Amino acid sequence: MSLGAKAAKIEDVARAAGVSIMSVSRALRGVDGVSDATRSRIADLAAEMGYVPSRLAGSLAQATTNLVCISVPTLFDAVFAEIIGGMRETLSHAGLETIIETSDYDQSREAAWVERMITWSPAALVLSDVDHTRETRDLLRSANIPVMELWDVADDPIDMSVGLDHRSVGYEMGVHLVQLGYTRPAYVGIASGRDRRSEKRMSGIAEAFASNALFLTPIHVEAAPSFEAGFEGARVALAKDPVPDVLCFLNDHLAFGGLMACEAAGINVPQDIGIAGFNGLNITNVLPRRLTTSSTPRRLMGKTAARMLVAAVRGVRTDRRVVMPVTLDPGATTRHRPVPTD
Amino acid sequence: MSLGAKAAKIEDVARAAGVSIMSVSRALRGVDGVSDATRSRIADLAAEMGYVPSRLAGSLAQATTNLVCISVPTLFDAVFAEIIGGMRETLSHAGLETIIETSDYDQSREAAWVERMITWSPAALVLSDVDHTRETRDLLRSANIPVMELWDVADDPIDMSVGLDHRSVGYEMGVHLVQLGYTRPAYVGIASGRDRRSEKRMSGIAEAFASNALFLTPIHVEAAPSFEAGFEGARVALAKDPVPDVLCFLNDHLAFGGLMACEAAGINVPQDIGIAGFNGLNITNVLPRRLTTSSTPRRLMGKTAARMLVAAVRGVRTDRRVVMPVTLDPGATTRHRPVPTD
DNA sequence: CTGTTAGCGCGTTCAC
DNA sequence: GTGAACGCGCTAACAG
Repeated sequence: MSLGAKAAKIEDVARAAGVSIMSVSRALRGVDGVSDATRSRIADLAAEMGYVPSRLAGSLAQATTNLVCISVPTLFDAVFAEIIGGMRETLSHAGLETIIETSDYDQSREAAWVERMITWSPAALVLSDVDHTRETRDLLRSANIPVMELWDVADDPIDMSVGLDHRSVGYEMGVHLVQLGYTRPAYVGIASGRDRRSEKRMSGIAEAFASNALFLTPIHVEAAPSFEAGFEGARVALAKDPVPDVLCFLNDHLAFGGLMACEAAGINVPQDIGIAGFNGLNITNVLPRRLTTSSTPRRLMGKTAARMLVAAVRGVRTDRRVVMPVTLDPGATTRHRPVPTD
Repeated sequence: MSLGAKAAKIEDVARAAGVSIMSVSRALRGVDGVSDATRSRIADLAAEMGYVPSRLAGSLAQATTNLVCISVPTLFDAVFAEIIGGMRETLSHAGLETIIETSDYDQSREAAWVERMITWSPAALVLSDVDHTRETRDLLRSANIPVMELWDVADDPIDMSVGLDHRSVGYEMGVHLVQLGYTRPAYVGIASGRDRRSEKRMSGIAEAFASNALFLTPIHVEAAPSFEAGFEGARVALAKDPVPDVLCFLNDHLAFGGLMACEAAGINVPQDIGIAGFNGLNITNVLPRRLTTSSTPRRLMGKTAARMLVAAVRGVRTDRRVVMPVTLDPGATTRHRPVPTD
């Protein structure tokens, strides 16, 4: 305990207790094979000596860790924070520790991270993307540890995948907007390539409109996904000729920024223009009018993924692909359009 | 590489290269003592064999890891995500890996986490709070590893501390509001005890008003810090008699919720009531009128802390306490009050 | 229920 | 520039 003293090791505790090292090991880990009397005596002594077991040594001897490494694109997005929150409960309950990384939507960063994590012999790996470099896929497949791909559903998962069918989500929103009578839709996202899922949703929306011979105008802002990006994207959209009659945003945060841009420009929503978001984030709960959006089950997704991971870590294989349901939430930022009379 | 084959170890690479284990170790770590020729030959061979070094073994042998364990109250708050973002750059540049935990403002959870992390022999530990159990403090002090306390500045840091003087920040805002002529202030926070820093700011504001014989009405919502909490808190405040003339919120998110509540209630800001937030979050950039708030240097705080940590890990001790500056940002949600004429 | 032996995969320390 | 022995702190497998 004192500064000069070396940290106590299992051997010191054993000597102090007058037992073998193995008895201490068993006693402290709660493994069978120690009488209750000696177990509690050892526990007291260990606490008194300030003994801190070394997981490095323990894990090396057991050739496994309880580490689950999770990579998400960003933490500046309640979405991934909520997914992680959903996973954590289940994981920590199962005695698994989590390591979080943000890849910032950068494939090569994720690849480098995987290479580093692998050296820790993790119990499992979680990736929040489905597009990986060939090397990453090979590395993970050969590493032979459970791998979960989140948020999107991979066609051919490395191992397991739990997520949304982003294209379908977009398509359903598109169909809904077509039914409302919108004819000049625009999609506001961020600079191309950064968020592949956003692009899948956009293509889904585009397809729905294309079926009706209508064209979706893509607007990509050079910025991180944020309120400001939505604000800026809406400004660009409103400057188009002809002005779009409905704006679909990458997510609710951008949609909110768009709402503010419309307000600033003196344009009424939904009278003059429709606004649609994605996710059903809690900011929508305090807005003057409910946002039209698609609600995603973030916590449940995390929980589902975590359960599958825990099972996999214990050697039980479950599903390979799970597609989570998404609910279309028609709000008050879109409405039926009068039939154009031209 | 194939599924049945055992993973290659350093010994296998050594045999394949016709050199000793030590040459492989030196070659792969970039340590002196290997000719360039053999080094590159070994590197190629290792890559070819899919050799993945074991950090467990490596760290055990070296008795240190490159792990920096970080505990934050929550990730559902851009504040901590930004602080972490600021730290990460510097840390990863120095070859340090980060492990993130969310304590959910729970001291006992943090304490349990510290006990678990300590077993990994981390290079450093970061806590985003200054109130810890006695056991935690003792454990950390005796563990003899760099410890950083963030966001708040501890009077007597366990080791190092970088943060804000929350009480002063509140006091300055209070003085500003007093000068504007507000006389019936209220503070909207979350259920008592969950966020100590919020309470420090509140007491600072209260002190400023008290100096002018004015009383700050505390309003605590039973909820997580969120847009909704601010909305609800504002509703409660507006129902008071007399109605407050200025609402100070725990942070900008709650303040935004409050703005929405005022709008929903048909109350004009700042004509009928003033609104003040805290942090200077980016949502304020898209609002129709600039929010009166105190801007905090989150990224810089993270960077500063990370630099001190890197130095400490390398054995260089710097400052023990660093108080970061906060800027009062008078916005358009507060304004000069006419002098009461009674 | 308890102890003994033999590693886990690598890095340090010295020798050559 | 290179290599052999030993140890890091702990646990699995077996013996008693």
